[in-house]
Amino acid sequence: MQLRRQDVLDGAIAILDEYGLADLTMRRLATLLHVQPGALYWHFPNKQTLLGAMADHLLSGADAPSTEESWDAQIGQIAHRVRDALLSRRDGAELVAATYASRLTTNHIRERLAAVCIRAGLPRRESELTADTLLYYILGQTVDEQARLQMDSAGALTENASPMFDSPDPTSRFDFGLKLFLDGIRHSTADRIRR
Amino acid sequence: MQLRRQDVLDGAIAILDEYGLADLTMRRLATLLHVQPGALYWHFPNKQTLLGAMADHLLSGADAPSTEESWDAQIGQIAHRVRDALLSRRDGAELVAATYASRLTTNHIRERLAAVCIRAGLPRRESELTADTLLYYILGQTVDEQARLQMDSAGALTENASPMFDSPDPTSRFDFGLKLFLDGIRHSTADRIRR
DNA sequence: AACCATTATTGAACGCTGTTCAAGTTGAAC
DNA sequence: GTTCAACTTGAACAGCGTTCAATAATGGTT
Repeated sequence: MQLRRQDVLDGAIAILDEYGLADLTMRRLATLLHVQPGALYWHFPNKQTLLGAMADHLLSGADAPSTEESWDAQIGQIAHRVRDALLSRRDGAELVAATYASRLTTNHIRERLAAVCIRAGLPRRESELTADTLLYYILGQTVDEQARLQMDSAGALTENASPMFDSPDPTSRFDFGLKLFLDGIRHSTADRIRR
Repeated sequence: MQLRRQDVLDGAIAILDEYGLADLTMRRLATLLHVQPGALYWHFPNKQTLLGAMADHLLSGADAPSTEESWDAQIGQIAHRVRDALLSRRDGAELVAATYASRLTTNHIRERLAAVCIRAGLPRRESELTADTLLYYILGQTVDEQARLQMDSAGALTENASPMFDSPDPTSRFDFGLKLFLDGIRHSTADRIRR
């Protein structure tokens, strides 16, 4: 029975879920698929490309049109969709951060966010810069959140046993930065914006 | 002649400058220092720790008190200092991003930024969240900028030969996001802020 | 059913990597 | 000049991504 490209992708994601990004190895993946490591290189030219495909898969759907009315609610919805996508799998944020290093510029999500800004009345350039700014924030924040999450679940209750002391829950943290940006957009461009 | 910890650090930074982070290898470093690889492990318990020390060195100085008057100018100055530090060496931003994964929380720069916010009138919690948000942005933006920079200097003039077409210069890009953020602070917390 | 070209997998290697550790060397204090 | 800690060596371990000639499976044509 032959291996299809999709099988490789599915296997890789299964390993990501179970062992994490650091232990996602071409050899381990080959073992899971009952195949020699070299076989994988017929379906993907290298590991980097496979990781890229995984990242794309993870984010697929996050770039759908928003169902909200106002531009700020639209941005908020998309931002949360991206965050949810990143958090939906173990090391998801790290995976995307590692593979989208400079590929962020040619991205459906970026375009979607920029489109919202344009429809709100911002010029094209500023819309793109705004989308980039927001994406940097989302990625950084979510990588951090997920790292902390997994550190806690590994170390369980670390010495000082402060489960909810140093800050509000992660979603509130995320919303705080998100609001900061939305307010920034609203007022940075106050006179030019629609509604 | 024996190796001192500082020699290892200096050598590592020299290799970073000349070969980049991907080619910073314990063996290469040992060769540079005329030493066997194992010798390095007396001075640093592992590579991760060495990278951490390099990141600290890179950012040392960026957390000095600001010389500006207003809180927004202070934040702007510190933000630019951090960015300049990250850009001061090849792969500097990537290095810091890789090692500060979750160490961002216990960071002098974060504290300095938060202190500025507190002095401006924000409550402690919000000040810390604000500092985090800003740092996520700075890191993401700068990693991207440096990656692009080095891709261009490698590929030189890539096919479409668009040297300054897709966006303004990097510093303006950075300032755009920074302004967005500052405007956000100004208005998100309009009534509570000082001056 | 026999053939063939394409598609896919194997098996084995290459050249790397970070890290460990017993055994040896060095250098300064007494 | 001996002693003892500080440091280095040499050699290995276990793993990594990737390559490639040889081999096998597959699906379509005669």
